[in-house]
Amino acid sequence: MYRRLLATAAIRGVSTVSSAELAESAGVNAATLRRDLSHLGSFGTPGTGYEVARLLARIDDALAVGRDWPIVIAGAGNLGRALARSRGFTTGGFRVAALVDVDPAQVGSIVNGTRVSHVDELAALVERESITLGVVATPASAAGDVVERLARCGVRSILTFAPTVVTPPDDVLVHHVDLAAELQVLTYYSAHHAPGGRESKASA
Amino acid sequence: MYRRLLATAAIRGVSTVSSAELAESAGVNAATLRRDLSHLGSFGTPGTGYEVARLLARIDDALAVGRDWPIVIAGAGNLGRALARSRGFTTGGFRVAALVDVDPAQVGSIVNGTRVSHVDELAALVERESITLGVVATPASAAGDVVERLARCGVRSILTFAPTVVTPPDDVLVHHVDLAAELQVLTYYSAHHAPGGRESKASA
DNA sequence: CAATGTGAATTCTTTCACAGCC
DNA sequence: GGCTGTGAAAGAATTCACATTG
Repeated sequence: MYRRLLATAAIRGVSTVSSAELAESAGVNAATLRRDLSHLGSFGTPGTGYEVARLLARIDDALAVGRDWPIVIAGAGNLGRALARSRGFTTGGFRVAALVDVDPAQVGSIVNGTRVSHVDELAALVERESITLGVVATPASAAGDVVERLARCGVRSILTFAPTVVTPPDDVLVHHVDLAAELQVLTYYSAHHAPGGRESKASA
Repeated sequence: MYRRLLATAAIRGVSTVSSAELAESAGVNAATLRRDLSHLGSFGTPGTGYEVARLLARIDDALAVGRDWPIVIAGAGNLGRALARSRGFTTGGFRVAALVDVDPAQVGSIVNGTRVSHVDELAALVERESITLGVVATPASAAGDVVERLARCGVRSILTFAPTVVTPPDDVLVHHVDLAAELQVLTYYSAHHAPGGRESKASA
């Protein structure tokens, strides 16, 4: 979130920002923000604030943004294709290097410049493209199998959108975005707090 | 997450589950799980565990799942259309009641049974369909405006996928799913921890 | 001055450990 | 015997408040 705020500030030509200002836009306490940033080292100037470009560069460095990150998307259905075309997946170093599906009817079609391959070619693709990040956009029924296949090919970091809990091998990180759960956050607040508080999903 | 695990257990015909078992599959401590569930009241039987169906019903009740939740999706691009067709958005009481876009070329097309309307019809649609939940799947540039429009129409809970930080009116809850940030979680771990730990995004 | 970085205080969360119950 | 629900302990995170610095 800080990264996105700083990027926006940079675009607007702001060169310096104080912890109070950033914290205000982020919706957090200023002391919390300063402590968060202190984990990256000391980058602020007392009396002035933080230099936007420098802080942004430091965050990008910590997140390893800017390095080339080839991705494989498993599942070329609606969601898989939408992700392959989405902004978040095609900027900031991310690059959809491969798309796989089980359905032979999908194989061969081109999505945003990338050809859909059969899932059996996964190992070869991962090898050839040096892929380390996997995205699962399959139905729930296929997710477990796909995660296992990815792990066997050496993909150690996986983002899944499949509506099911997957139990990954021990050395694989699986991060789950659950669309239904995200909506349930809203229904919970709608039903209870008849909302009053502000919010905004953080992400360091 | 607990909800999803319980639903899966129910489908498999499991009728009773202990906190240790559930905690194991969820990847959390058993005491944590018991305290989490205790917020919903006392539903376990000492010596036996939790009755799956009863606990699931209680969670659904707390989240107000099962009630009818008509949704409007703003933005009928790749992501908006994929969401309109996705499982998470069309099950568990959620129902895509309206789809709007600024682009006249999109207006009139049918996505998964719902007609795309022009964004100017938003107020009428929200009124007619009794919509309380909004989903933003527009480019970053349009997100702020759309959130404001939704708020003006009386939509108080909004889930946004737009790659930008939006500052909502005070009585509106905006929940943000940031695809780039989700990927950055993975790159961070890839670059640093050369991963070892397990994970799984919680959602209560 | 104005605003950082951080000890110290506070508040919240997680975990232990066990009395009570089935 | 086996497992829940929860006081009490341990551990984290947040926030205050201020000495320090450009």
